[in-house]
Amino acid sequence: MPYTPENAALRLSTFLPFRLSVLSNAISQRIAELYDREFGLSIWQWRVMAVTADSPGISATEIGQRTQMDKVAVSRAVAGLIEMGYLERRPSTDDARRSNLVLTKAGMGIYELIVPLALSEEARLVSALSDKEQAELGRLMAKLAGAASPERDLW
Amino acid sequence: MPYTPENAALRLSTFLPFRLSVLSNAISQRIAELYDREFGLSIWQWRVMAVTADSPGISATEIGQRTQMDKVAVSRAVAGLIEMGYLERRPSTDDARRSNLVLTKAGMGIYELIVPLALSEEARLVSALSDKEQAELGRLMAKLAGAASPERDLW
DNA sequence: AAAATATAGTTTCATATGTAACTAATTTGA
DNA sequence: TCAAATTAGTTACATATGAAACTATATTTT
Repeated sequence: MPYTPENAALRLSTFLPFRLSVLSNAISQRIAELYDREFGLSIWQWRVMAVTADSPGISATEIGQRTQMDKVAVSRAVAGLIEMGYLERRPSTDDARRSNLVLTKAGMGIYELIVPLALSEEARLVSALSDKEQAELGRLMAKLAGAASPERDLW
Repeated sequence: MPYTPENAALRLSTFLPFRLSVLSNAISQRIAELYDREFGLSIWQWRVMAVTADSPGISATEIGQRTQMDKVAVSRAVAGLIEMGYLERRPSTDDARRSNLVLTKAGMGIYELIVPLALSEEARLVSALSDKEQAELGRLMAKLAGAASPERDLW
């Protein structure tokens, strides 16, 4: 069968990977504006900050695992946060290669400012869905995540 | 209330923008391997190819609208595809600023090789979901897209 | 207890990407 | 009808990113 547009059979606008990517980027960009414009943080710095707030003393490697960032990205985000005075590196007593990372007082301060903004933007987004739909979406995403990355947990 | 990890109230792993981003990247990367490793195409080049196959004679600007790529990205992807011999630029008769873009024979050839691979990978992914769940996912994503970008259609 | 191997994290270098400035053609509107 | 504004697309520049090499420490193997 010769190729014609009619039998292309792949319309980008119905192709799941494309739709997911565009949707995800639209949402991420919207949220990224919150902490970029207001606080000068990159999305990576924000992620590092979030997991460090959640687990004070965490190592760079652990941060990478929880945020799905590679170690170079973590290293750079951490360096930036330290330079901005939001993060502190404490040498680990039991392993001199690691550091224990903690937010500084200033870091906690802006973290606490960002959290409600981020959560309310998330709430605004998902308010387009009913509670049941939100739960369903989470469930479907988890199933997809399993299919997309059987080898490792995504979240 | 002083800050403690307990009242952080934002766990990245349950934060929708983060989950979507990680899921989308995992899926995109998996698919990107198909056309990168086998055919040396970037994700942007693949998108340009897909919409051009679907709409021969399309302009760069239209490609940008359909793929959500900015004009610089389109320009670069087009330049790459032309250099590889997969795309041809035809001057538009009615507007000398535009070109009409079409896949070359070689371009159609590899496009037709990629489509079934991409579709079968998509099928593999969504086979984790029932038909009903697939439909539901599409519906929920469309709702989210509306909330995330009320000003423009994402797909 | 060395020597070999592995791990934590950083630096380097090459490439990708986004913003702004630019060129050329077209449209608007006084 | 011609000057101003818009649009299509490219180029230049500055920044972001990823892969590989590297440093320093820890662990494993013999």
